[in-house]
Amino acid sequence: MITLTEENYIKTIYQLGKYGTLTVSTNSIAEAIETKASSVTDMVKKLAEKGYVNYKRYQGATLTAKGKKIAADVVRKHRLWEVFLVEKLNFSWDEVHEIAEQLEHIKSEKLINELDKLLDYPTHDPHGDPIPDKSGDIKKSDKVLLFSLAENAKGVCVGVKDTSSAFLKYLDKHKIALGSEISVVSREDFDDSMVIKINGTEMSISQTVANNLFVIEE
Amino acid sequence: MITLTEENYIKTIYQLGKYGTLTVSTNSIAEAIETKASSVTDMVKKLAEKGYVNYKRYQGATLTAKGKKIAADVVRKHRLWEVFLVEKLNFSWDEVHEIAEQLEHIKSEKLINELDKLLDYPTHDPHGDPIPDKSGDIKKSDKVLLFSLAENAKGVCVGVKDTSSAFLKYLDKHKIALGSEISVVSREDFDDSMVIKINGTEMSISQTVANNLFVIEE
DNA sequence: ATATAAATTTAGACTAATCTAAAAATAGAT
DNA sequence: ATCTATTTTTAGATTAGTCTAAATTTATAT
Repeated sequence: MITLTEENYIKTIYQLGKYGTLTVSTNSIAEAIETKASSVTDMVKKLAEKGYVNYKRYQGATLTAKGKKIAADVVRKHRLWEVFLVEKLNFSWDEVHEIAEQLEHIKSEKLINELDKLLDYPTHDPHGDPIPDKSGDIKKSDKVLLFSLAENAKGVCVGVKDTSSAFLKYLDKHKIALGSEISVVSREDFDDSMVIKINGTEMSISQTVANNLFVIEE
Repeated sequence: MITLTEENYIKTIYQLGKYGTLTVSTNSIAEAIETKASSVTDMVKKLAEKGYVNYKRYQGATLTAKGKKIAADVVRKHRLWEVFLVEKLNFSWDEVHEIAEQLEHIKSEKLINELDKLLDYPTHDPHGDPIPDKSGDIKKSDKVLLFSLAENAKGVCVGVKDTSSAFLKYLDKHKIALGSEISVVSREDFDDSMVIKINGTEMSISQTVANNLFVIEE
């Protein structure tokens, strides 16, 4: 059996190491988890014994295949729950993280598969981050800032960079939501604003807005 | 702060003591929680210090008002999640308990209120047990077995006694579900079967079925 | 190459929750 | 009322996860 604490360490190593590909220092884990480096050393040793990480003294840790699977599962659950909270329970994009931190540890394969189905198999969470599939694979995120799209390019809105409630209110007001299709009608060199088409209507948005909206280009 | 373990002890005392009204022995808590009596003594002492229970050595424990509130909250969450699992995620009535044991500890008032709304403010869980409201009050359950209803009486289906999958399949097949309105058309003294009307159609059910379906009479 | 700074690990102690085994209190039977 | 069985508590040990402070290793600057 794996404990909740162990799961959190494994998840942290996964995320700090770019989905488990890089070596992660004990200090950076300590910072992320808000604990002391000495505690991390102890835990990483234990995780190495259990076969979840590779570890050599003073050399940092990487995840084993077994560790990556655990981590991808936790991240998958976290992000699916975030989508659920936003789509079904009227949460805004900046309120969901804390609760998803709790929900990600609920153990039930059927639960998570049914949740996935209820949400219609989303590929990204409300912050635009990709959701690992059942086998832990990640559709490499090509999420980019709306600002980086060329004229006539199209994209689907997958998240926000600025999660302030002021910005979220602005988006609500203009009916820009997760999943909205946006196309760039024209760009204005003068002030870097752009005209976009969304839900069939055109509107002008400032550079600030365009630099805080993530889209996946199509 | 209250720990997950403390919450489980408080919940157990609440349930063994009929919603916190009776005194509960340390031994019975130990049996319910699957731990040793000595562990219970330690924990009950700690809960008494924190003001959640009243406790005198050798005299068992009762919940304080503060303890009852905590317990009612946990039970409320447990039962709402059970409804969610059955209504929204296609779980059957006998699969939900274990998962709800985990979900009941998720902390977020908004989450539980939104869940309540999503489910349209249910008053009973899939086993027919009442769901405490926001302030911890319980609508006293008048759930009775369908078999006990008189001719022409009406009731809403709120749960099952037999949770075997055979019985649940029978119910599914005949479109008898949580919330179905059932009226007793006639009773047959000969074999104790009864004719009921459900979803506008009449059908005959055996005594066995009638004795395993909980309804709330209207 | 050596000194110093920074990162990391070790050693030993602490807390929450548990256990076993022994002691103490209560309840039941005569 | 006294003995006995049962229940409950105490005492002391154990485990997971954490901490502080000291020791060790690695990295950096000259």
